[in-house]
Amino acid sequence: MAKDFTTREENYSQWYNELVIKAELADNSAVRGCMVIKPYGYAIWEKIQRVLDDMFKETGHQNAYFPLFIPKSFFSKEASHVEGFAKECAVVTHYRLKLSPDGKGVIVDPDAKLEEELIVRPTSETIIWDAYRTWIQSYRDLPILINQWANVVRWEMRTRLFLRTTEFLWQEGHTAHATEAEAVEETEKMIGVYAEFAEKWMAMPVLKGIKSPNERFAGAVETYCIEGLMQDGKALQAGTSHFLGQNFAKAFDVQFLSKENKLDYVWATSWGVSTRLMGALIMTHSDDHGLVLPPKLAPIQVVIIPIFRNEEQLTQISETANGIVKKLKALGISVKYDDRDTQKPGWKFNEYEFKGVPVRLAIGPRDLENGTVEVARRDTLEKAVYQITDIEHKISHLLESIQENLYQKAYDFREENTNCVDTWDEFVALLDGKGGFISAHWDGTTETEQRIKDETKATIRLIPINGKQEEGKCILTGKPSKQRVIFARSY
RNA sequence: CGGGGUAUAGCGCAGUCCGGUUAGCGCACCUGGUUUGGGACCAGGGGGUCGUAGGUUCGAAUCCUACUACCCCGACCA
Repeated sequence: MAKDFTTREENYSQWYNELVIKAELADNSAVRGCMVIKPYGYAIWEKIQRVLDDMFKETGHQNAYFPLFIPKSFFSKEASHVEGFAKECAVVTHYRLKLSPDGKGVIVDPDAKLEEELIVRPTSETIIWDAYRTWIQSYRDLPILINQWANVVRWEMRTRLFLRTTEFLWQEGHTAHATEAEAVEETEKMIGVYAEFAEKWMAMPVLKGIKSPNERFAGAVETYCIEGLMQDGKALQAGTSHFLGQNFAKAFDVQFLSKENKLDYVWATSWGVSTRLMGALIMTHSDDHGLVLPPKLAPIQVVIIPIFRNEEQLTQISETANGIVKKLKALGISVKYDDRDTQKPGWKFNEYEFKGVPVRLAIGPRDLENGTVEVARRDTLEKAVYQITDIEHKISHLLESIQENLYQKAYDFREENTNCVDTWDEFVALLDGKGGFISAHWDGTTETEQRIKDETKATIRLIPINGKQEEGKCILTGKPSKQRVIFARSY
């Protein structure tokens, strides 16, 4: 499966690419920048979806669906929004093909030109707010708490599997509120949901904060984000939640009558996470032996591999194995019993190890005699022999401790790679060395942020919420600063 | 989008410079047998319009042109 697998040390980005492809998560496709998500990768995404969807519903949201296409004119209604997305839009100009005159293939029918071009959505604020205009008349119609699961297209120059693809899958929440305070509360609530999901389910510690104006979403008043730290010391933005103020309501003329019978514009938020989370998941935990998945998101949590010399042995082992399968399933644990005789045990060990299955059980004749099973955990690669009595609860606990261990490991890594820095030289040295999050003072200007980016490729990942107030001097300009911000090189 | 590289069987590669029998190799695949507690072995077998489209030539994987995809570096990137 993966005999010649590049190590992280050798070439981190090659390691990542090989991992995604060889673990059968996704493949490149015939279409530039677009990937095929394979069943195993999609199964992980489905788990992510299910959990998040429950969390959204738990917090009062409903799912809906809006069109893939957006009339071009919609984009120009919100000035900074169009500016942010104009350079990466796919545009539909025609609606028909015809046989080419030379009879070889088809051409775009020039007579089928659209009156107004359609944009393939890079995000849905505009089409949704156009719809909200007709949904909202009164404060009684508010709040509107909608989420949609969709694909979007952003024509990026350079793509990487899961991390930045031309088409990607995501969810986008779009809410409408009667008051500013309520919209801000929603924005903060949802970044909290994302942080909780990242930490509890993905076992990925994240920093929570707000973006500098430079990094803010096009059209937002404030952008909240969660940022994870990958094993190569680069940050990855894993989710964003935007307070949109009244920008889109004004652009799409969405007004409502308040209790006081006053006409006012509606307050908005939008928030999203994408298949990029897959990239975050992969890069946070995986190692030189392949994928490592946190049990809570692993499509297969436990695999059972029989070790046998003949049919008779297999029959006996299967009896025991199927008993374990039943007990594990009763506890809600997803388990696969791989009794194929087309592959040898060693081959299977490597296969499931590479695919990140958290726990592997091996049962052979020796175990039948002793009433035991061999248990191997993917996170530490440790093996142990368990008595088969009450095996399902032992495994259940093991899965929990693997989940915790992965989080702790990632957390320790982040702590080791988060540094406070007060001088420019230290700042540059860290970035050129191990990287990581760097907490430093910044004078608050976009010009300074830009200069730092030009010189070091590092950007402000976030400004901590309720961060400690302290007097300091900007790392670059020496001008006064009241709070540290988090810098890093990022994906 | 700029610079560089790559494209030959499912995967990884050789052959291309210097055009000329039937395009090879490893892994994978199929059949039979022996095997099975960390990627088995032996024997036999199948699979390729050499990325796509043109061009040069008696003859093109090989030379020329265009296009497409992927990789690396840059620019870009809620």
